[in-house]
Order: sequence, then structure tokens, then C-alpha cells
Amino acid sequence: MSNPRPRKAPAETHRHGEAVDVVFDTLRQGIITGRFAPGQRLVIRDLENEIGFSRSTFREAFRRLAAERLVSLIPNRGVAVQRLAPREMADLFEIRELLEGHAARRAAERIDEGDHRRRFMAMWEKVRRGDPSERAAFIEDNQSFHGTIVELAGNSRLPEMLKQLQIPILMFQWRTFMTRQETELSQAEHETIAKAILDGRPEQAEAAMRKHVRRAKRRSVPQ
Amino acid sequence: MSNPRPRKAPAETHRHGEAVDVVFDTLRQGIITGRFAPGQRLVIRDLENEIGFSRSTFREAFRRLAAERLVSLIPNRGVAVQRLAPREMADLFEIRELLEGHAARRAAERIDEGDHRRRFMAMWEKVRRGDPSERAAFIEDNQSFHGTIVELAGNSRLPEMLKQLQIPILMFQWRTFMTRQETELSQAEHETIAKAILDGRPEQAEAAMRKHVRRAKRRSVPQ
DNA sequence: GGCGTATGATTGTCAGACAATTTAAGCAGA
DNA sequence: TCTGCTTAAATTGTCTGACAATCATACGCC
Repeated sequence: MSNPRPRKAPAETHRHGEAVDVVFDTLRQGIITGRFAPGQRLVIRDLENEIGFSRSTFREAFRRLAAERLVSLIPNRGVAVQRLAPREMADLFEIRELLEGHAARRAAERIDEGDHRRRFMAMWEKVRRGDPSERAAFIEDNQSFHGTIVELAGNSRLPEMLKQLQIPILMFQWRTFMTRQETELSQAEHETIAKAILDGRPEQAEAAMRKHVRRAKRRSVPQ
Repeated sequence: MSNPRPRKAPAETHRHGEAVDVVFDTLRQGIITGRFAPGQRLVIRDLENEIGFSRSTFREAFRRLAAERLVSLIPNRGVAVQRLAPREMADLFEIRELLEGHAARRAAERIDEGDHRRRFMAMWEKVRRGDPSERAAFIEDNQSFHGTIVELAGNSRLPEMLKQLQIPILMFQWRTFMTRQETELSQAEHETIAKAILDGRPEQAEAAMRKHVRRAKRRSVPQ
């Protein structure tokens, strides 16, 4: 009897139509955490053996990663994990300062619309109690703080734009030493921003947020 | 004698490694010009017959289009040309106002660095002479004006971010009736912005640009 | 050691297979 | 006629294999 051609069993079980998403998430996580180093080439045959899935799936995932600037396409050489020069990092922070400052302003303007105040206070109650010395928890709380403000700004495109800006910054900061003193200073700045938003003071909210982002830039980007 | 399997000849001659780019450009152009209507599904087999190239190439091009928000992915239904609600259009303009206003400020601050003044004046000499009643030329000059300012702002990420914002706006405006009066008003606003930049007045440049974008928004987005 | 050339590895593209899924069509029963 | 179920057709999502183009390296030659 003839041996039917065996089909590859995917590394992880997944539903039909999710392969590209699984591969994309896996690679993105690997890039953010440093599992794949900046500049490193991603060779499909190695990834096939390591993660499963097939070439076409990886190629589609590569296109998404390239669109988010996590990798760069090199003609006839596939893709490589993006390197960020200090200058480009500074440029990212410059845009982030602008967009997040605007988001804080809008959030303050709209704090009394709908359930905004309730949502913001729920987030803030949790974040303000966080222990600044627990680094992983602090990073998560920080995301939550900034994410909520951006959502409350009420612009449908702002969240995704900032997410794109933050991923490379995360790649960078992950390897940055974050001192106790710095997280505490960050906490204090969050407090200033939160108060301005809750008090409905747009100008102050924007100024405080911009200052906060500028300080993060000075801390993260080598001059 | 056996007939060797014929290979598909691509619709247009192109070099190795450019198929995805050709398909991407073709589809993007078709979407911007209205050849593919908002909401319309893009079915790969039809596109294969019409443009040439194969499924995997189209699937990769789709990922790029989806990343630029020109199409949306629908599970098990492929992709469809993105529809933009007036609200989302307004959100795009809100971000564009912010980023382009910032770009105008930076351009004014840096007008005397390097060859900035020469480059800006070269563009402006050409654009100011444009006939506002020639619509196609006006659209091109408009791109040139805004593009130069964004480049002179000196932020490496700004140009691509604004390009992404402008594509859906173009999709929309392409079908907008642009009166003679409006292009002339636009010209006059360009003049104000150009003078502020050439005079090195960042505050005025930003304010004029923001006003310019806000007026374009009022003209383009149904309230 | 420097330089052109063969060699191997990898990418870019095409083609075909098949399962999963959606949509439309056909049919049975109330 | 309407409703619900089954079937069929169309299309997507994924995997596999083929082959040309290109890049990187090793090799041989001088």
C-alpha cells in the first residue's frame, strides 16, 4: 500500500486561519524580549524547525512585522530584526511626546463624558498602589496608565499609532537599567498627570505628560 | 513528447524580488483612484487573471495593504477595501493637524540649517506659480508643499507616518469637488505658512499650518 | 596577499494540493 | 409561504514542492 504524504503537524494547536497570527505574536515577543537580537537575520528554515508552520506563513508574518518596523526587509536576504540608532529613538520619543501630550489634553477635556471618570479612576486606583520596586508590575501598570489616557482621548487611530511607537521603545528599554529612584519619579509624574486629568485641566495635563515623556527620553536615549 | 508545464508569464516585466511591490502599488493605486470601491472584496482569482502574479504574491501584498489600513482582513473572506466613516476621517485630520503643525514649527526652527532654505525656496518658487484651476497639478503641488515641510522637520519617522494618514484622506478627497475658490484659499494659506517658515517664526508657522489643516478637514469631512 | 570563479545556501515566486469555512441553492416539513 | 436542514459551490488558509535569482563563502590561481 502506498504511503500517503504526511502533513506537517503545527508546533502548537491552533484554529484554522490563525497560523499567521501565532507566528507574528511569537516573533514579536521574541524581538521585544531580546530572544532575537537587533540586526539578527531571521532565516525561515530555522524558524520552521523551531516554531513550526511553513514558509508562506512566515513570509506573511514578516510583512506584518515589517509594517510595524520590528524587522527590515533586505532584498534577497529576507528580514533582520530592526536596529535603532539613538537618533531614531529620539525621533520616536519626539512623536510620542506630541501624541501623548495631545491625548492627555483630550482626556482632561472629556473626563466627564460617559463613563470616562469611572474608568480612569478604576485604573488609577490600581496603578497608584503599585510597588515601584517590582519592575515587571511597574511596566504593566505603566502601560495601563498610558493606554487608558490614550483611549479616553477618543481618537480611533491614536491607540494603534502609539502602540507602534512604543514597541521599539520597549525593545530598547527592556535592556535598560531602571533604578528604584527612576520608577518612583515616574510614579510622582503619573500622579501630577492624573490629577490634572481628573480636575479637567487640559493645559496642565498636556504639559505634565510632555514633561514626563521628555524625561523618559533623556533617561532612555544616549545623548 | 511530454509538454513541459508552462510557467505563468507575469503581466508586466519586472525584476526578481519586485512582484509584491508591483502588486502592492497596483492595488493601492486602484484603491486611491476608486477603481476598487470602498467595501469591495478583493478576490484573488479575479486579480490573478486581471493583473497577473500568483496567490502567494497577492497574499503578501494584502498584508502590506492591511498594515496601511487600505484594506481590512475578514476571516475566511479575504480582504475588502476599507470603508471610512466620517468620524474616522475626522480622527485622521486631528492627528494630521497635530503632526503637520509640529512639522511646520520644526521646519521654521531649522530653516537656516544645512541646505534647508535653498530646498524650501526651490519648492516654493515652483508651487507658488502653480495655477489653482489645474486640479491634477494642484494636488501634486500640494503634496510637494506638505512633503517638503515634513522632510525639513528632520524627524525620520514623520514622513512615513503622515503618508499613512494621507492615503485614506486622498481616497476620500479624490471624489470631493474642489472648487476654484477653495484651491485659491489653499494657495493663500500656503503663502502664510511659507512666509512664517522662511522668516523663522515657529509659533506662527505651526498656528498657520494647524489652521490650514483644520479648514481642509471642514471642507472634506461631512459634519 | 589579492582577485576572479565555482559552490552552496537562501530568497522570491509560481503552482498545486487539500482542509476549513462561508454563502448560496435546493429540499422537506409545518 | 415560511422555516429549518442538507448539499453543493466558491473561496480562503495553509502546506508542500519546484526552480530561477541572488548572495555569501570557499576555493583556486596568480
